[in-house]
Amino acid sequence: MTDSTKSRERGADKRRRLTAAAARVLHQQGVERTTIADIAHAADVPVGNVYYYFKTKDELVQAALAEHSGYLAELTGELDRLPDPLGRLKALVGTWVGQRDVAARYGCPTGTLAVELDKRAEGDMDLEAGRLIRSLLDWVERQFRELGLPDPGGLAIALVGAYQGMSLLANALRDPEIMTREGNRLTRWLDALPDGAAGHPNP
Amino acid sequence: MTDSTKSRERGADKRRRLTAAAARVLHQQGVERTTIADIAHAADVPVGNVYYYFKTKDELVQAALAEHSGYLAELTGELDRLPDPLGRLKALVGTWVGQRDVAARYGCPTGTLAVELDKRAEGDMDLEAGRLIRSLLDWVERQFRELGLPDPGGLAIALVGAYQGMSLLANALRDPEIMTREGNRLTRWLDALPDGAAGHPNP
DNA sequence: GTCTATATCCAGATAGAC
DNA sequence: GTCTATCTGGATATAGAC
Repeated sequence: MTDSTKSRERGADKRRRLTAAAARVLHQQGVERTTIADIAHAADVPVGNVYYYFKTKDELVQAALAEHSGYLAELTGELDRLPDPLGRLKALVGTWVGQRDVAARYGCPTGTLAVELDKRAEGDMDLEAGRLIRSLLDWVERQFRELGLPDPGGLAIALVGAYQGMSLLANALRDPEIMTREGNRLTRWLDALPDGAAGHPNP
Repeated sequence: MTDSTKSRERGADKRRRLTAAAARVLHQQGVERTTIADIAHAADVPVGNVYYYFKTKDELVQAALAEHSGYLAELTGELDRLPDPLGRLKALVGTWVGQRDVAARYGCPTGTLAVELDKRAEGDMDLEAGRLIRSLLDWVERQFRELGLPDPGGLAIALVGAYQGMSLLANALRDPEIMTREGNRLTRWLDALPDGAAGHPNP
C-alpha cells in the first residue's frame, strides 16, 4: 500500500465521519443553529479542515441528505426480503415505533429536514428533501399495489402522512407513547385492509 | 381625546402590526432566517423602533405564538356555534382544506413553528408550541367525547396527526391537491365513525 | 493534505439624540 | 415615544504557513 493510498483512505474516512456527523447533528440541532464547528467537533475533525472536504455549509447539508437517502435504501432493501407486501408494511411501521424515543426528542429526520429546508432560500434543496420523501412514498405505494388494493398512491400518502403526523405530535408533546399507540392503530388498519375495509383507510 | 391617548393608540397599533407581521413572516421564512428588520419592514415600522415594543427577538416569536393561539380560539369559537360535534369536526377539516395553498407553500403554521422551536435552544418556547397543539387536541377530543365514541383522546391524535402529516407532505411535495384528497378521506372517515367503524380509525 | 489565523459579513442589541 | 448610529458577537469562508 502506497502512502498516497493511505492518504486517500484517511481522507475518505474523514469525509465519511463528517457526513455521518452532519446527518446526526443537523437532525438534533436543526440546520440553521448548527455551525460548521459543531459538525467538525462531532466528527473529531479540526474545524478549519472541514473546508477541504466541503466547500460550503450547503454541501454538508447535501451530504446529510444523501446519508438519510442511503439509510432509507438500506431499510427498504431489507424489508424487500420479506415474503409478502403486508408483512413489509407492518415491519416498516414497527421500525417507526422502534425509533419512538429519537422521534419524540428530535422528530422524524426526513420530515424535520424537509420543513427546515423549505424555509432555506439557497438552492433548491427543499425539492431534494421532497424527492427523498417521494422515494419512500413510491416504495410504500408499490406494496399497496402488490396487494391489489385500489388507489395505492392515496393509501401511501395516508400511511406516510400518518407517520409524519405522529412524529411531529410526539416531538411537540415530547411523548414517545404517541408513536406506540398510533403504530398499533396503523398496524390494525393494515391488517383490516385486505378484508374489504379499504374504503375508508383514514385518518 | 388627549394627546397621550392618541399616542397610546398609535403605540398599540404599531404593536399589533408588528405582532401580525411577525406571525406572517415567521411562518413564511422560518424563525431562524427571519431578521428583526424583515418583520419591521413587513409591519411598516422603522427598524430601530422595534426594540421599543419588543426587547428581544424571542419576544416577537412569543407574540407570533400568541397570535396563532388567538386565531385558533377564534376558529373553534365559531365552530362551537354549529349544532352537532360531527358537523364541527367536518367543518374543521373543511377549514384545513380551504388553506391548502398556504399549507402547500409554507406548511401548517403551528406545526412548522413547533418543529423550529424544538431546535431553538433558548427558553422553553418549544413547550409553548406544544401547548398550542395540545389545546387543538383538547377541543377535538371534546367533540369525539360528545359523540360518545371510545378513546376520544386517541381519535383526536389520529385526526390532528393526519392534518399535520398531510400538511407536511403537501409542503414537501409542493402539491395542494394532497390536502384536498386527504381531506376527503378524513371526511369519509368521520362520516363512517358513528355507524360502528370506530374500531380502526387509522391511519 | 492539514491546520491556524484571520478577513468579512451580518444580525441582534444598545446608547442616546431628537 | 421615535429613530439613527453604532457596538458587539459569532459564523462562514479564505489565505496561506506548514
